[in-house]
Amino acid sequence: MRRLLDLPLLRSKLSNRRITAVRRRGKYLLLDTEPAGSLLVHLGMSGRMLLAEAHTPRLPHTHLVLRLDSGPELRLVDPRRFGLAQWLNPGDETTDPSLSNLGMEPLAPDTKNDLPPLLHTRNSPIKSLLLDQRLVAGVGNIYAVESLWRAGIRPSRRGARIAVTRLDRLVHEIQEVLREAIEQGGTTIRDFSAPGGNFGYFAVRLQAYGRVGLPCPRCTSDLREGRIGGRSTPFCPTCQR
DNA sequence: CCAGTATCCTGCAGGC
DNA sequence: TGCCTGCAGGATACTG
Repeated sequence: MRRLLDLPLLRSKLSNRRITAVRRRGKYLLLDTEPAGSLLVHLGMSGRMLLAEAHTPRLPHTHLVLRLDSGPELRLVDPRRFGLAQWLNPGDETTDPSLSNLGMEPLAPDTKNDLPPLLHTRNSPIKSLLLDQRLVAGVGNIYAVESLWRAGIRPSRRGARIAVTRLDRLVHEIQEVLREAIEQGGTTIRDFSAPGGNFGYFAVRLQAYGRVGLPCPRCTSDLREGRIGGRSTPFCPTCQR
């Protein structure tokens, strides 16, 4: 993990603390404790947090195990080690660069009003803007691809070249996609799972992501593979403009 | 300011 | 069957 594994530090900070709240900011998880402090976690591409009975076998690449007085263990598993687990002292939250630079929450009430004009001020491809966590925090590759498909916007189109009414629509679609995906328990492509080990079922609703070469569900043109910011970017050449 | 690429790391699918 | 290559849900540090 990028910054996991100051294991001795984590051990000394987490021992004999009570987890009082679990929060999320963008793609980061915060486990607040008493005495005050927080465990900051990012799952990267392949990370999972699992709640498991202590006697059950641990998966390979289990990097961190918290033994809870309530019984089970909270395990952090991350084969690719792109994730993060870091101790935050009180106050670090406002100074830590990975947290303090995060943009607005996609589902926050103001986002509907604030995000479209912000996107309209930028000249980068709209998809790069959606993935820029400093603008809006929490949209990843799958949901960026799906939202753009739903909104009928080509991922390579620059933010400033998209009418604000279309950006309104895009932000609406982002919110819909996220709400639906959360409702379905997320999107399991290969190794994502919920804390109980359950898979997410949004994958069956994907209409563009992972469907290059298949017909567009809206207009039947074949979906094409684009590449933006080094990331796989399927789109429909006909109905995404 | 912006775009593109490399980098961290492991697992898996596909081609030969 | 086995080896090799490229690609994967992310973030950041570079270069030009």
